[in-house]
Amino acid sequence: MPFTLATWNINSVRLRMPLVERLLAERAPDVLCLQETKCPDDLFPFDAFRGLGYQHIAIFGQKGYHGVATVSRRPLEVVEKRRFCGIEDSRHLSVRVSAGGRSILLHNFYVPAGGDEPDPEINWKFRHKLDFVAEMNAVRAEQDDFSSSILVGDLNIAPLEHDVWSHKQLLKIVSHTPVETESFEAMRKAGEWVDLMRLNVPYEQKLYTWWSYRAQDWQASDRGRRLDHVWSSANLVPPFAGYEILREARGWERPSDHVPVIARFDLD
DNA sequence: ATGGTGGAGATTCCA
Repeated sequence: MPFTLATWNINSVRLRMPLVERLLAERAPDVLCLQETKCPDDLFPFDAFRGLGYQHIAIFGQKGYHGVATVSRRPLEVVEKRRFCGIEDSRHLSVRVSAGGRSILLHNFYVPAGGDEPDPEINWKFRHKLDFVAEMNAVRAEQDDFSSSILVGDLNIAPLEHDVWSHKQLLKIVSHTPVETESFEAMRKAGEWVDLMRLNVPYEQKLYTWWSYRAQDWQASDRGRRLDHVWSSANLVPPFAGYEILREARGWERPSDHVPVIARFDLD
C-alpha cells in the first residue's frame, strides 16, 4: 500500500469539481493539494470531497483569487497558514500526515505568477514574486528518524532549460528569467529540498505541467512549461517510487491550464 | 511584434 500524493492548480475548484471528482475516482491519491481554488472558505465544496472518501480537509481560501486546499483520506493536522511578504494573500498551507509510521510535514504553495514585465523596478508583481521566493528560504526540508517533509504546488517557475519548450525564447518571459530560476534553485538548495520530478529523468528530457489557454492547439504546438513541482526531504528519496504527469487532463472538458502531478512513495 | 484564452465578479483584474 503506497502513499500517493497529487498536486494540481485547479483554477476554480467550484467550476472544476467534476474534473476533481474524475481524478479522485480514477486515481484515488491519499492526499490532493489544490491551488488557485478561487473560493471563500464558507463556499468550499466539502460534501463533494467527503462523498469521495476525502474526509480530512484543510483550506485556506479567499474570495476570487488564489487559495489553497489539502484534502486527504488520512487524518490531517493543520500546522500553519502562512502569509508571505506581509500581504493578505492565501498562498500557503502546511499540514501533518502520517505514512509508514513516519510523520510528514506537507507544504502546499501557490507562488505569485509575477505579471508580464520581468523588471522588479517597474512591475510590483514581479518584485512580489522575487520577495516571495526569497522568503521561502526559511522553509526547510525538516527531517529526522521519524519525520520527513514534502513541498508541492504551483511554484510558477520553470527552473531548468528543458522545463520549457524553448529556453532561448523564454529567457525574458516571466517564469523562466535567470533572476527567477537562479533564486529558485538557490532557495531549493538552501532548504535542502530534492526536486523529485527530475531525480531519475535525463536532463535533456522535456517536462511540462502547464500549457497556455492562449494556444490554438495546445497539443500540436506543445509549448509547455514545468511550473508545478514535487520536492521532498532527502530521507524520502529511498521510498520514492515514481510519479506521473497527467498530461491527458489538459484535454478534459473545460480543463485547467495545469495538469495534476501524482507522486508515489512505498511507505505504508 | 502582437495577441491569443479563461475565471471571477463586477463592468476590470488576474493568470
